[in-house]
Amino acid sequence: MTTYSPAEAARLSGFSIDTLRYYEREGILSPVARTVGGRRRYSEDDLGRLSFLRCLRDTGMPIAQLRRYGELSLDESTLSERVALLEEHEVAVRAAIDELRGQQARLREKLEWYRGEMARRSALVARVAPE
Amino acid sequence: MTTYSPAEAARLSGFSIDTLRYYEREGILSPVARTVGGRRRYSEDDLGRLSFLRCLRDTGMPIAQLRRYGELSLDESTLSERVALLEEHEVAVRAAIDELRGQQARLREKLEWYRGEMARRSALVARVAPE
DNA sequence: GCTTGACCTGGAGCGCGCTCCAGATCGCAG
DNA sequence: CTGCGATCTGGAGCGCGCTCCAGGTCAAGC
Repeated sequence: MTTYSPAEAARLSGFSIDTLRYYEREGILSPVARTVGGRRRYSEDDLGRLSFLRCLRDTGMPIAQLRRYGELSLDESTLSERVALLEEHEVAVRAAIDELRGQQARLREKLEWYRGEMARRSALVARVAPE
Repeated sequence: MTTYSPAEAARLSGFSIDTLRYYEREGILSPVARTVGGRRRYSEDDLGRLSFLRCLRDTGMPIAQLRRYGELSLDESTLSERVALLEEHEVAVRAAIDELRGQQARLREKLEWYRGEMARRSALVARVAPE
């Protein structure tokens, strides 16, 4: 069963080593196995969890909710709570995407206006100083 | 020509009064007209600018770029720079939306898995303790 | 004229999510 | 056995984007 050093786990998950430690301290990631000397060895499962945490972070889930999810994950009997948490988050993500798309449309309109304005100005210059 | 008090401008723009002052100090919003007594009176134009600033902030443009846009807007001859800035931002917004949608798909898959898992477990319980 | 509440300024403080540091320890290569 | 780079811990620090505060001024209503 393969395991990974902190450096490898960081590279594979995209989190920094410091962030990995921070998540573990915060109870976001359950305690990682150690060598006799006390160094961390990340399991495949840890990597899987990290990958999903990345998904949650990238969709803007705040640390406090990540922690709650982490705590719930320690208890097998909390499936429905976890589902509720994720469903709620999915709603938030959908709202964020909608919001972003609306504002993107606005941004594009502004750009259109700017392009028109630039065209108008260069046309004016052409008339004042033809050729 | 209508003008607005700080409180009105805040309500209409969705920024707090403190944020409005902060933006002005930072050169993000050009200096707002004052009464003889020194109180701010926001013009329609100011409100329009604020509304667009809201669009930029809501799409994640950092303060430093907002400031740059604000500074460029003081000079009539910087249309093309402003367009370049906004175009670059539009690319970033598109990337953010794409990223978000990808992760949203991932989140939905996980939810599907959880739902299946819950169904499996309740089926198991039903078999162990029928009726 | 007085009260009262909105507004003024400069500057300190805050919440989030890391990030960095010092000083010690581990463990592999040679 | 030695050297040295990776890792350990607890705790301080940081960058961003505001947010709050003290102490004072302004202006509309009575």
